[in-house]
Amino acid sequence: MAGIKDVAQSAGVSVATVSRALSGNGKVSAATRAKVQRAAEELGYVVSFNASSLASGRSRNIGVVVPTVGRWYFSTVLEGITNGLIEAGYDLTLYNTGGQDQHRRSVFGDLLLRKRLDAVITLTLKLQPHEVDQLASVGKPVVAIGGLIPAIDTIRVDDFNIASMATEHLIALGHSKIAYLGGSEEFEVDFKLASARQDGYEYALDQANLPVHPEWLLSADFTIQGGYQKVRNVMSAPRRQPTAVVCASDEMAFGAILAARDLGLDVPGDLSVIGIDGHELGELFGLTTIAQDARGQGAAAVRKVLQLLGERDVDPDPTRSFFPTEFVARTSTAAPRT
Amino acid sequence: MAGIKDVAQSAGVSVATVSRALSGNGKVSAATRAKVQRAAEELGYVVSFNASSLASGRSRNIGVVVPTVGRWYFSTVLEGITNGLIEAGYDLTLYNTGGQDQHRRSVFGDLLLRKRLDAVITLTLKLQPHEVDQLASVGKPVVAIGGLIPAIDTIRVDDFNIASMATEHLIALGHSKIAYLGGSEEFEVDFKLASARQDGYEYALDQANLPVHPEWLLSADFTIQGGYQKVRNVMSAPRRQPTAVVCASDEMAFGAILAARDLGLDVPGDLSVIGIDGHELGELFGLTTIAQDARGQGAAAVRKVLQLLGERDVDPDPTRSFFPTEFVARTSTAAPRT
DNA sequence: CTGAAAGCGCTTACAG
DNA sequence: CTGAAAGCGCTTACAG
Repeated sequence: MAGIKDVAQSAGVSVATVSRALSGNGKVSAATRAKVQRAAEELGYVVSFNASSLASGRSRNIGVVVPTVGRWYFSTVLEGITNGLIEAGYDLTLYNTGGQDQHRRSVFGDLLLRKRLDAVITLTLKLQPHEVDQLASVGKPVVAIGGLIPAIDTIRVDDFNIASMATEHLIALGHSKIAYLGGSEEFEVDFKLASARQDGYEYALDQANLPVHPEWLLSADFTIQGGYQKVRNVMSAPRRQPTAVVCASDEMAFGAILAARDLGLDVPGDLSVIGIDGHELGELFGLTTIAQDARGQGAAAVRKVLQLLGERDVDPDPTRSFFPTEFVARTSTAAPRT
Repeated sequence: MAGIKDVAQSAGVSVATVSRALSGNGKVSAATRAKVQRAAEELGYVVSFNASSLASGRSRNIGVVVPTVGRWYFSTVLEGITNGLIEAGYDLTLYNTGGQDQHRRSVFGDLLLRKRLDAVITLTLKLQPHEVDQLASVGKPVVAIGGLIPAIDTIRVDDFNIASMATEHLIALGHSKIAYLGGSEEFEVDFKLASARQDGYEYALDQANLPVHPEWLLSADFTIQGGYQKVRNVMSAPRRQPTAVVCASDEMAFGAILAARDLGLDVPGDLSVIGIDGHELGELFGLTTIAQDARGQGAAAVRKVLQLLGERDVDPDPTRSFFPTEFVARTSTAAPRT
């Protein structure tokens, strides 16, 4: 429990010098610095974040707001964020709204505002205007991942293009009966992600003069279970069975594959399945997908935040509108049976 | 950016009274309190955590150390923790070591010690003695989930019994060739979890006078992919194929089921599979398992911590050595083919 | 129940 | 390069 005074006394200098020597701010002679460091080490001195933050106005602490940590995309992005932040020596304060309005309100109305955060990263949250205002009123930098809010830096993939590309892939293989499995309304925590992807799907169909069949517009909660259920239903229907399905997440695509199997259908023979994500399980399932680097998005958000905070030593990300994705061809898609 | 002085002035009282009225500490007349609250509301005043923490020595902030957030158990426990903490109005500082020694060192050697935390919750980390010392030296309460460290409060399930129960279930069905799929050495971030479960398995075999075959002692990284690979290997072997497998996690059990399917084997006809966890996907796979309430464990850890911090209004958990688990019978286990 | 004042442990102009 | 001192925005004995 040694304090800065103890170190100062032990090193024979003033507390001001200890502060400067240890923080790296201000000029200190090499000899003094060494002396101070040795003293600090011996006493097991660790700076008090609270005192330091109060005096300096900087907390070295980033708030991260997520709707859940239980889905692949969220936990993977979070891994990227934690990794980046720990390397930069920053703390991470996690706010998990868990889809509960009440929690969300206390996060935005209270927790985020208590001046202990240097910046905030939000994960696919569709911020309400008043929430944006609340954040702005604190004057802290905000970086969003997975959406687009006016006046807020955003890391995101091109949902529209990804979905149209996935759809075009199936069309190019000869499919004309293509279903779409997107996110359900109640799970739309994000910024129009669901609709942007669905728009891309419909656009691709339209370009190929293919009609959009309402009964092929499916939606679930982005989980394997959800995808399983919906695809099982549509493939069990007496008529109008699609020969292919575009899934808005890999996990739903896994569910689709499992459902097809349970119905005795062959993938891709009876049903082609394409996902979006780049989930590690994709290889095992032979899933064709459009991979996004979720971990990389988390890392990019951290770099962005550090940059906004004026940290040196941060490789500035090339300013680009969209985070890159990659088409990964595997065995879950093929030409339809004739 | 209104401060406590602004509120005091606006309400016509001293800052001391504002502090007492808003924090609930100390006596304030109802009328004064109302006046202060109104003024605070109008000015949009939010207390500065840093100043408050520095002055009071309490941070309302709990550190949570996890080895990863990418596995079912960890993300689920974390959901339970975030939920409990947000309801109690506490912040959560997340430290994800990510299995990297370097990160782990900076967490224990530095971040955890900076006096901004009221307590620490660790998730299945096998603490080194010097790490326990480091934590103890800060004098903050520590609650562990998923292990047993001397002198530290721990929430955990009875790994030995769970595994022996799972094994006994298979033996009772008539199996004698039972494999065990546990965690690999390099993934042993936890407190002997892997070995406790393996011990339980071996104990059950022993009780039934069944030998332990080394080639049936498998290990993977707790993922679906890992389980798939190992089970596929053992079931493809020219001889000594087991008729059942006890998996130390549900995710590995899903991998086992997928592997069996890919080999054209019937589950449970050719291979009975039992898991441990209670993963949401279990129902879809028809997985027999021993369910643990991971979310509940997170919630229990929060209650424990709050209790140690002397929060009133916390239902004290009944002191019990083990967190309860539940046997869930589904369709992945049956008598072996004769 | 309320206020004046010390103090929490740092950081940072300011002066030298 | 270094030090004395003010100040960050609260909380809490102490006194009344």
